Amino acid sequence: MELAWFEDFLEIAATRNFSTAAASRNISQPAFSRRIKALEQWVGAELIDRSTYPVHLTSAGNLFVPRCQEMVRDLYRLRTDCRNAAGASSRLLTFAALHTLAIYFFPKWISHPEMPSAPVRSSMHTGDFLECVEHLSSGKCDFAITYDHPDGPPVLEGGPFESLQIGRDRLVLVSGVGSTGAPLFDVDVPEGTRIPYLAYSWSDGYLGKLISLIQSRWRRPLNLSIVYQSSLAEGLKQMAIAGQGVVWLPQICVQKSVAQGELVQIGGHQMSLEIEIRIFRRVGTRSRDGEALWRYLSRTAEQASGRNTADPALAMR
Amino acid sequence: MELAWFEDFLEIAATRNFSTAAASRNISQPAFSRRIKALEQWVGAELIDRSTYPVHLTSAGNLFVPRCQEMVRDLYRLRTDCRNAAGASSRLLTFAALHTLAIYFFPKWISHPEMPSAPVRSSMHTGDFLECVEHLSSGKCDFAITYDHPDGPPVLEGGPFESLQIGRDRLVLVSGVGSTGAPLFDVDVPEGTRIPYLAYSWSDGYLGKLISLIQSRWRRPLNLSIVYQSSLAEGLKQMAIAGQGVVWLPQICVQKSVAQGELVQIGGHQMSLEIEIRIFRRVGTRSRDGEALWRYLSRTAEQASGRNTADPALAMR
DNA sequence: CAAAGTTATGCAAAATTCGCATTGCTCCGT
DNA sequence: ACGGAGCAATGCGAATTTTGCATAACTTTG
Repeated sequence: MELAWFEDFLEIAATRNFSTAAASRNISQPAFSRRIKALEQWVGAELIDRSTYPVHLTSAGNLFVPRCQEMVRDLYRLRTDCRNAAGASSRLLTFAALHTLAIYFFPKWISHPEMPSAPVRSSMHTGDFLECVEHLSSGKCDFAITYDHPDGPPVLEGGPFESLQIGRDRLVLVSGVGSTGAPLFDVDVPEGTRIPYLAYSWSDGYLGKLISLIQSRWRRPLNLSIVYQSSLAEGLKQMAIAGQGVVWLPQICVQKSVAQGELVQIGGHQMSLEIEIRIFRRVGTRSRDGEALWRYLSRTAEQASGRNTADPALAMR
Repeated sequence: MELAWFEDFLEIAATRNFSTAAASRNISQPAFSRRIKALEQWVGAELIDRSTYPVHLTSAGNLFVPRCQEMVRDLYRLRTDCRNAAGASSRLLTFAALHTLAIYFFPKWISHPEMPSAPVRSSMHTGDFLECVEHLSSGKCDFAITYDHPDGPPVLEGGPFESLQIGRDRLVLVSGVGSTGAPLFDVDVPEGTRIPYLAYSWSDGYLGKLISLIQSRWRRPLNLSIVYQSSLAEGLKQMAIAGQGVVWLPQICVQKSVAQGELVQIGGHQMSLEIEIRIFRRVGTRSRDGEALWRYLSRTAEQASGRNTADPALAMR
């Protein structure tokens, strides 16, 4: 029996529609259907009567709802109480990361059960690339997690930092779609055609440099006309969905929207760039939990051919 | 988060030993270790302090124990209440099965999430082969689940029954082990050597016939001296573990004991026989839930080349 | 009456969990 | 003091579970 099934059930109890409830729970309708059935198998009684339209709860189901709500509440309260009880005894590890990585990468990464037991508490500052660098340099955080590329500006490599690769991603060019599912904009257009462009802020010069690399590989110059600028990838994505232009975004950020037909990748592989996800820390920093995390990451990074740079010769600006 | 993790934790809290707790929970120590770590990840706090020997609970762990006990109790109470609430509305399906199948096969089989939602209530009568046959014939149960073999006596095939294959097993010959792990008895011995034999009861003549088939394939007659008789496979197994003799037992019943070194298979493949697990019902019986189950089993049995016999011409004795 | 919406199922792929083998360590018995 | 036993964690491949896609069978809606 899983907590997720209880939460699934509360959703179907509220919506009385499997498809709607599934969407709310961010899983497909068939998977949702199976989960509810699995819950009913565990309970040993039907909770949902499917012979009506929409479905309704059985008498067992009606009994189940309030008790289920109470149990879910109690579970999370117990978890919070335990965290608070442990709070004084475990060290906080602090991170800075790009928004995208904070939203889409970090939660799954930090929750991996093979992670060392510590850290179990973490704090996250999100910002653009320069903010992450500044936080790390000035000691405001223990680790910074950013994108990186061997051909990118060696902003962090030149400083007293060391890094490990902990994942990979890909910058892809996407466009919103019309009612027929075709992209609103494309790059395979006559030379000089104006293409509305959703750009990263000037402070995200790092990504700007990478994007320039991609553009320079295209068969001819593009007339990209900046119509919006932000350092929030999520905001840029929503603008693209709204049909405002094209944007380079990390795949991790758009793969769901692409799968759901809200966005479409354009320009193919040539208009994309594989990038690394790297974790940085200042050379010399030592904390027990930080060391445990670093040691674990060093072992797993050996499989990902991570660079481990420790060159203190050049101080950062 | 899974209920199993809560139960795991209560076990480690009681024993303070991962290996012992794992054994009690019927999983391996590494799997147990990972589960506890997964629970701690979900909680977001260490519950076990591993720096002491034996381990002890952290302050969060001490807080967790009573609340965890209460939640597990509430979960099972909720399940029971729902079953009772549903009881009046769902039809009971009754089964008769051999002890072995009732213990080792039926719980996992009936709990398969792909099963139709009904039946969610079942009643089980366990007995030897003849008792199962009698229950089915006289209408005391809806279904009988037994072993079968094409070369076995066609006890049920001759009656107004139909059947489907729902699984397979193997009769294997096992012996207890000595302190060195070697079998106490073997069949590859000089002719005439007396071998203590743990036999099925006379009423389990069906299995006796199958076992005779196996024996007839051995390269020479064996001097099997019956020292114990029972229709309870589990009892025969315990007698073998205790070193009282050899016994043919279904693999499903002994595979764990063999893996744990309490028993050892002897005589190899030649001294074993693959058998089918079949479900029987009387031809013509109809109940909504029974039909749903049968329809589902018919579909899945198509992959297992199940025989479906429906010959009412010959009444059973 | 056709189209849309609904839930369930088959199937293959993806993800998770498992057990085995082993490591690195601590404890215990001699 | 030392060797063996016991302990918990980890790497790895296998086994199992869960998932999403495609689709079926059905009901509802326009």
